Amino acid sequence: MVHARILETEAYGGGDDPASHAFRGPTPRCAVMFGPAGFLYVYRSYGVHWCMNVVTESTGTASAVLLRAAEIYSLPVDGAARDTKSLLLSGPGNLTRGLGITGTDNGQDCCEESTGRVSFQESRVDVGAVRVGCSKRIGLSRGQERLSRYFLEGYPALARNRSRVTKKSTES
DNA sequence: ACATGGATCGCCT
DNA sequence: GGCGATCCATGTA
Repeated sequence: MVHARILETEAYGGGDDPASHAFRGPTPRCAVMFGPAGFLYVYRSYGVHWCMNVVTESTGTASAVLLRAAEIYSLPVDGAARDTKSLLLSGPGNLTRGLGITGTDNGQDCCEESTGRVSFQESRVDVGAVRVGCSKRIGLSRGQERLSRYFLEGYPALARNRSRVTKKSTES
C-alpha cells in the first residue's frame, strides 16, 4: 500500500469555467465530472500524460479538482514524519505516473466505497500548522485569471509558483 | 471525414 | 525559453 500526501491542486468548474472540460456540457470524455462527488476523472493530456481529478460537487453540477503534485511514502503519512524518506511527484503527469493511474481508473469511486486502487482519507497531519498558498492556474489558454490553484507552502520543488498570491497582501 | 490543439514534461540551447 | 513527442475529443465540412 502506498500512501501519498497531496501538495498541490487546481479547481475546475462547469459551464461557468471556460478552462474546464465541462464548459460546453457533458461529453463522453468528461461525463464523470457531471456525476456525484468522490469519483475519479482521469483523462489523457497532450497525448502523453494522464491527469487525475476528483469530482467535488453533486450530480448534475460539473466540477473537479486536478491533483498536480503529491509526496508518496511507503508508510502512513504520520509515520513518515519520522521516516523522512519520500518521493516528490511534481506535475499532474508525474503524479499519475508515480501512482500508476491510467485511463482505466476513470470513473472509479475513490471516497465513499472505494473499490479501485485509489482511496482518500482525512489528513492525519496537523492541518492547523499548514499554510496554503493560492495562485492562478497553470498552462491554460482560457480562464487564466482565476486564483484556483492551491498548494502547501514550503515546497519549492512544486511547479513554478508564478503569478503567486498568498494570504499576505504584501507579496507580489 | 479531417484538422486542430490541449489542465504536460523533459531535454535542448 | 523553445520544442518535440504523441493521443484523442471536439469542431467544422
